[in-house]
Amino acid sequence: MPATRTHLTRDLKRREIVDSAEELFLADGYEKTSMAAVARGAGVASNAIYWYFPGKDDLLAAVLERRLEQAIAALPDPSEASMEEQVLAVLAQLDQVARLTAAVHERSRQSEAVASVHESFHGQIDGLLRRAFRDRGLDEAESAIASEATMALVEGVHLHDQKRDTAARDRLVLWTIGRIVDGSPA
Amino acid sequence: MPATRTHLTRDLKRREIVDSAEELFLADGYEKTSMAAVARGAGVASNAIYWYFPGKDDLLAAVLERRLEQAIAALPDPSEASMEEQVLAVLAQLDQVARLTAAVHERSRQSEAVASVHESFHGQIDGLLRRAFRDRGLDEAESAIASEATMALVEGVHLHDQKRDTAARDRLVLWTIGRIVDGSPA
DNA sequence: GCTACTCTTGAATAGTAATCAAGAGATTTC
DNA sequence: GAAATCTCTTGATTACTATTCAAGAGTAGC
Repeated sequence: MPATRTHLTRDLKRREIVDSAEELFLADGYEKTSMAAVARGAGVASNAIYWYFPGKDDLLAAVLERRLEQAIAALPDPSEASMEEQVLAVLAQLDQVARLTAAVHERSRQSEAVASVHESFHGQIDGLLRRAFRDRGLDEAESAIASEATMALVEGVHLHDQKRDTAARDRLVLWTIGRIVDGSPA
Repeated sequence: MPATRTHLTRDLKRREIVDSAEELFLADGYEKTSMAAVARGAGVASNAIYWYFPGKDDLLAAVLERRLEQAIAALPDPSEASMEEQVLAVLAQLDQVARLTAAVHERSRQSEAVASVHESFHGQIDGLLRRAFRDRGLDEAESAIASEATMALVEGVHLHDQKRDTAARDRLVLWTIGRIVDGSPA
């Protein structure tokens, strides 16, 4: 095979595997999803996955990485949107992967790949939030703390996604950052 | 065996198994700990555990339940301690089981026993926090939201316990609830 | 001593992620 | 055009897991 076409088909197959993994991880959870099921969904043999990904954790990392790119792209322009709009956009993106919150943190301990994507996610959102808090009058140090607190709040909220609706989730987060910004309800 | 002595030795053995499980879960994590290792630590055969506990999740639930009792008992008297002291006490207790935060939420989805203990934990801390926020001037509705937000914040903070020291953790949470209470740094 | 009950155990089952050796398929190279 | 090479696939296998099962100790009441 010539290099170009190889890479094309390789990327295509890779994408199909990630598609299958994403669908199953979100529907059934990370632990409950077997590599065999992912392979079945992608139309390949169970062990064929290991030619594309070193292991299951790396497959999770690939799913997260793609989601992260899409999420960042879907966020509103920071210079035009209000902090509330930005935070709501982040929440909306995270809602879709809420199911994986616990698994991501559990696997980050073992897998460098998962930890790396997760850290990258934190870094990008942290930058966004810090600027937003600074625009709202907090100083540099306060903004750093406020951003960290907001991230923890959002992740904590997503740990319990069973019954809670997204509207209640939004209200809770907005109320809290409203308090952080000026001590009065938003 | 007479009923009394049976129950005595049964409880003793049960406790030894929970001891072993607690030690290993906290040291190596829930997923990485095998039932065989727990059994070895307790000095029984691998399968003997199943006479005392229906499964691994129930073992986790038992560990959590005991920890919860100890934690509640170790908290200061709500009528004497300040809200800050109470929150710090809760944080100190949770620090010891931070390693299990992700696992608890992941397993709560599958195991009724784990979900039940976790819910009980939330209920008790929620009551505590609500009263504390009310004492600080928030009304009933605000206190409910503030309590929920604080719980999410605390759990979110514990998801990332790798490098962070407890002092930084304490500062972050105290700063945030200070903001929630009156909009100025605590 | 018999019986019933509580508990233990070794062996077995079904499932998992991951590995390995053997081999297709297509393409470049000679 | 044949051979060699690289990319990919696959069936069988390994080592590990939680859990189950059938059979058997140990002890206490009768």
